[in-house]
Amino acid sequence: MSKGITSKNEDYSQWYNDIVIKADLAEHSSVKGCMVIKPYGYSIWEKMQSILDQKFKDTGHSNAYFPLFIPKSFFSKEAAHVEGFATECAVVTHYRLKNDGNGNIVVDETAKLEEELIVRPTSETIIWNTYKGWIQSYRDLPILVNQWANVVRWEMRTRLFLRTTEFLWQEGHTAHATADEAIEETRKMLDVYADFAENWMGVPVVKGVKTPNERFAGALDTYCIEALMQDGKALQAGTSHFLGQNFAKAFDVKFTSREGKLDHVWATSWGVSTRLMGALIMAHSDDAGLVLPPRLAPIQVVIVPIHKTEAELQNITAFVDILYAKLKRLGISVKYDDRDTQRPGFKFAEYELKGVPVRIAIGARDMENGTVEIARRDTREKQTVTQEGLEIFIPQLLEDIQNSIFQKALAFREANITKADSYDEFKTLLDEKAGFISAHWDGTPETEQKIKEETKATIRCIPLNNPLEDGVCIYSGKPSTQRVLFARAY
RNA sequence: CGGGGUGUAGCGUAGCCCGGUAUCGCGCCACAUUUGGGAUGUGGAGGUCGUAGGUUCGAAUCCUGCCACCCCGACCA
Repeated sequence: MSKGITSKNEDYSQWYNDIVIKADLAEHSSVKGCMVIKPYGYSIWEKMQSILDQKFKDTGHSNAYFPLFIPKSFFSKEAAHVEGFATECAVVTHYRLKNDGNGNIVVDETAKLEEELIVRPTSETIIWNTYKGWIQSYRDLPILVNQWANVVRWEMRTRLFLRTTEFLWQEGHTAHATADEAIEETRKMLDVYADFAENWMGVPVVKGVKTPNERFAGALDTYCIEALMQDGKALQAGTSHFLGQNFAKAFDVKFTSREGKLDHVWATSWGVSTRLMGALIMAHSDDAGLVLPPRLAPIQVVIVPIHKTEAELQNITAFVDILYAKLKRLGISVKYDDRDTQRPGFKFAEYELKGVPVRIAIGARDMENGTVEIARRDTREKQTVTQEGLEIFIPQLLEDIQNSIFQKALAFREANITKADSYDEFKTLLDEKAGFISAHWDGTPETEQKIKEETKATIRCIPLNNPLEDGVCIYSGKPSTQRVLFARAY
């Protein structure tokens, strides 16, 4: 048990907050609902960004940047879209402040904007307004653009990383000549997200499609990756939308096809946000703090010297310098913590709290024996190994940790997908086991809504490649052809 | 927007009912001893008690207003 971290079993929600704060990832800012992402937390986000960014580029996308502000009129052009976001928009109405004569700074009412500006909650509208000028011919297509940006959604209730008023994300916005091509893009980016979640974050995800109720405002189809947290609640970790011609029609974006026919452009958009940080934290961490997968850890290996005398430290440091260089050369991020202001025990606890995957401790005893002590964060196991061959042992260990973190999460997820064949069973499972519940649903929004109202569980997705299976809806008893995944969600 | 909290040193808190100028712990600074799992001792620094009024000889404490943030719910990525 770590100092100051609430136990996961005692209060999961508090445990989560404690980890975010104590691991120095982020803190509440003086602006309601907004957080300060601290350097350590931001360095994890930067790793996520750089990996995702490379994947986007590898799949043919380029980055661009569009304005933070969206004229209100643009925003209103797509009916379902405005409906979906209207209640959570920050609006800029003035552009100047003044001194009121009593020493107070007030809004200068004479500086009222002709047209209010919306602080983007997402950029479809400003981007499609822009694309209108970029697209005339099929030769201009496809457009494959991504932007890294901040967005604002004025949520009622916020939680560090999981739901903040302002958050960081990337949003891809693509334009295509055909529906098939757009759908292919939508699915391709979903695969990119799933690959990233599983192979970098070590978080197993279910790929699926949303029901109409849960669909993005303005989309024809919303694909998603759904992850399961340790408390049995689901977390939507990324979405990829097939927008059809909705935005092209709203912004009058047409192109002339090879056949000389004029048609609206087909669109997709896809995004992941700093919410992934929340998923990462909740998926692996324990009561001792954060557990990071090696592939996203800003510090993969920390080396802690243990010494009594200055001579001992020098001896250790001489060895560490060589080891450090060897590991660096392998592309491993290493930190040698030779601060003499903190004792070893303090450092051990601190790096565990911060989720550093591998810790190497070296003392005078080790130097005599030609060994080091290696502790892995995920299992908290310690072993003594020879100094010789560490440059082979450490990379293997990091790989092993990466895999075992994923396998552990996967085993947990598999153990927490449960079939329910009656509504009673469904409700009992929700309260006693949680996790994903695989159940038959009659396909109607009404049934989905009722279940949501009565149990707070939503249909997280209809998994892709879902096996067809005749059954009856757990709620209405009507016939159903496949099971869908329900869960209570973040 | 409903419900519940909290605002006192960098952080966490006691004091408030019953008014008399603020308690303790962590952290911080100095020195010494320490260093294989969050060190110990001694000394020291640090406070407009969220804010604006009111009552009073006197307010962290009583009264009124305001502000902010957190947690739970509805909403949502």
